[in-house]
Amino acid sequence: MSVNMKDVAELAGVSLSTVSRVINDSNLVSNDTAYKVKKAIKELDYQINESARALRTNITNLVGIIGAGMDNPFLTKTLKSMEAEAIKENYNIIYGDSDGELEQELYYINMLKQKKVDGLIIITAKFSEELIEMVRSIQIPTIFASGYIKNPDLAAVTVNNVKAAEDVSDYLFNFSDHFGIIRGPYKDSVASEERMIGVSNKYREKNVKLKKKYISEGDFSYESGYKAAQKLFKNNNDLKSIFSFSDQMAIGAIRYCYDNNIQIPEEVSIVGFDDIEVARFTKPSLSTISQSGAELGVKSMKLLLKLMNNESITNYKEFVSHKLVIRESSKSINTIKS
Amino acid sequence: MSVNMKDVAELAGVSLSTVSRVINDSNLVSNDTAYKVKKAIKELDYQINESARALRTNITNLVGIIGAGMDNPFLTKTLKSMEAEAIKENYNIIYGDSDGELEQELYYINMLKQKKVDGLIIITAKFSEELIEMVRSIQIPTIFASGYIKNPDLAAVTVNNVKAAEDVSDYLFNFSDHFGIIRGPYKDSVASEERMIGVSNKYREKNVKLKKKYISEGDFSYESGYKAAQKLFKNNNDLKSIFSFSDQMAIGAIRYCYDNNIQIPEEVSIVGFDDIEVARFTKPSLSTISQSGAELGVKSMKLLLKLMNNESITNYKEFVSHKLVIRESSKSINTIKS
DNA sequence: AAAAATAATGAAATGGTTTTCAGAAAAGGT
DNA sequence: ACCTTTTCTGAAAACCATTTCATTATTTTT
Repeated sequence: MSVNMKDVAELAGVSLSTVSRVINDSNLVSNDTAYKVKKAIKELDYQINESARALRTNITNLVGIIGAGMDNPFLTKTLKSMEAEAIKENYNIIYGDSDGELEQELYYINMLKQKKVDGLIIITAKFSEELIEMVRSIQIPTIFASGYIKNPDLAAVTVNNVKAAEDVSDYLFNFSDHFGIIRGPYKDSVASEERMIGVSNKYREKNVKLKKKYISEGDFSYESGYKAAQKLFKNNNDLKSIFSFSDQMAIGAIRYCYDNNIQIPEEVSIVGFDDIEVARFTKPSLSTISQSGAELGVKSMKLLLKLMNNESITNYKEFVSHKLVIRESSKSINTIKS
Repeated sequence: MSVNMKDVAELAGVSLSTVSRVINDSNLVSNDTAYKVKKAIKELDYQINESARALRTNITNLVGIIGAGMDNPFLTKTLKSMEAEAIKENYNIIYGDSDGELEQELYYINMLKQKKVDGLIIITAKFSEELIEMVRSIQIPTIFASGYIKNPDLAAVTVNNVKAAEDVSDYLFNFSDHFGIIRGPYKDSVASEERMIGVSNKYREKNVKLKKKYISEGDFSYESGYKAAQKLFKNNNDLKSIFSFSDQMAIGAIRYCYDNNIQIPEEVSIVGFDDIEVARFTKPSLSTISQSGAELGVKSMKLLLKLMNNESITNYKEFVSHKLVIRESSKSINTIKS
């Protein structure tokens, strides 16, 4: 049907092998023949058949990404920069949306294995034995992004959740002797777990008891943040500040305050987590932990490419930088001291 | 290396062909043998080699999506639902982010052609002769999503921009005899062009001259909306309402108003376009044209699957439904009439 | 000028499926 | 019992590139 290497070979008057060599930049072909072949390729508009090549070489130039919800505004940047980084090295991306469901993750892993992807990035914050076992069994270079995983032989890129939560806690203790927390799911969310550890650390350091009523659970969505705020205010009448484990939940919470005439930051300060794009434009704009989704993407993909090229890797765990950005949703420290 | 069909055939004591038939659900194999083969497959944990299959059949079960910026919050829903729809029919997705750049688009099209994708969706609002010619030449079923394209033989799924803009205009004329417009790029943005047509239609209908100073250009980003609003207020001191061609720009504009003490909706009403998720949670929440990104994704992918299966297609142009959603950023009509 | 080393090329095997064609076995019809 | 279908199975070709090995042509060394 379409033109293949044989056609090129015939037109150029050389053998198949020679054409292949030219295409793969082998240096054992003379300039003259290389020129002839290239001319023939152009003339026929020949394009290599990647399926055939993949069959022979077992290399597809495909990287699989299994993501926990492409509609998560933080992850979109991550995904985008992963793709950009991959394409630089001539890899295409196959994306599968797991919605954070283990079953979906396993399904996609299996599928991508059949598709013979050269590498795999799994974006998830939930780890189960089953998932880890599966990853081990497929024998494909794999990176876990966005969630920290303990096993030392598994590569992971993630934000330092404990430290970031400590930073926020430190900041919020400036305003009051305790603060409310809108955390992520209790179930399987390592990110939430770790952020809670950071919070606990600081409560302990300050010698304040971290009471259950300070904590409300959400699922990282706008909606759940609204509800969590509602619960928090119902259970506490002396709340001066809130730490929300995602910007989306923080924006939901802000909206709750607005609907209930609670002034931000005069009455309550709110700090989020992620620094999604809209955080600068909400009213009030949102104080938050800025973790670069782009950095997460770039670092993950770079690490994966190393892994795929069998480069020696000194560090299987990488952290993405973060910093606390103060905007209008929380009092600045200056304001307080004065 | 890995176990292949031959191994299965040997273990099951049948021929290669038979194994292949079992795998492909051919009905010309007896129950007994089918059972033996399936048992062998399970025992060896055999997985088909998709590269080999693709080479032979020219079918990859891969759909390419070339998108104009995965970090656009409206498109993330689209992408997500495209993926969901594809996976139902066992297609995986290769995603390439073109950022709306023609050069990138051409690059990806070529790449995906080599990867032998079975179908292609191009998400773009800019059409050039070059792009169209390229799409024609590759001979792969292709859908244009999110931008309307005139050529009757090219399939496209898009929101009815003209009608939607008319709806918004109708609504805004309730408040005042003219309104400001934050439009998208002048260059190559068919969506912007069409929305302007809708606006013009209504201005004409109302016998109002659509003056240049009512119009300000943005690039659909938050930032550009902020600046466009600034320009609009500088050039007009009697502005009662604004129609922004994207929610992101609208949110930027709202932020500008807030920074400059302009009350919304008391002094100015603002209506956006897209209904991105955060629109319900901003303060004030955003009136907007709700076009379902999910619907766009589902319809595009369904149409593509039809095209790929050579099903007869009666309609090469499909519209995604839209509706005007009134929230806090604009006066309700009741408020006005009273 | 002969021997040795190097460079350039081609033939053929290989990767793992699907599919056509032909043949064997079983079922059906008289 | 014999012939005709029908059902099932296997051998072999095809898909298209890469790569090993062998061979020829060219250059270098002595």
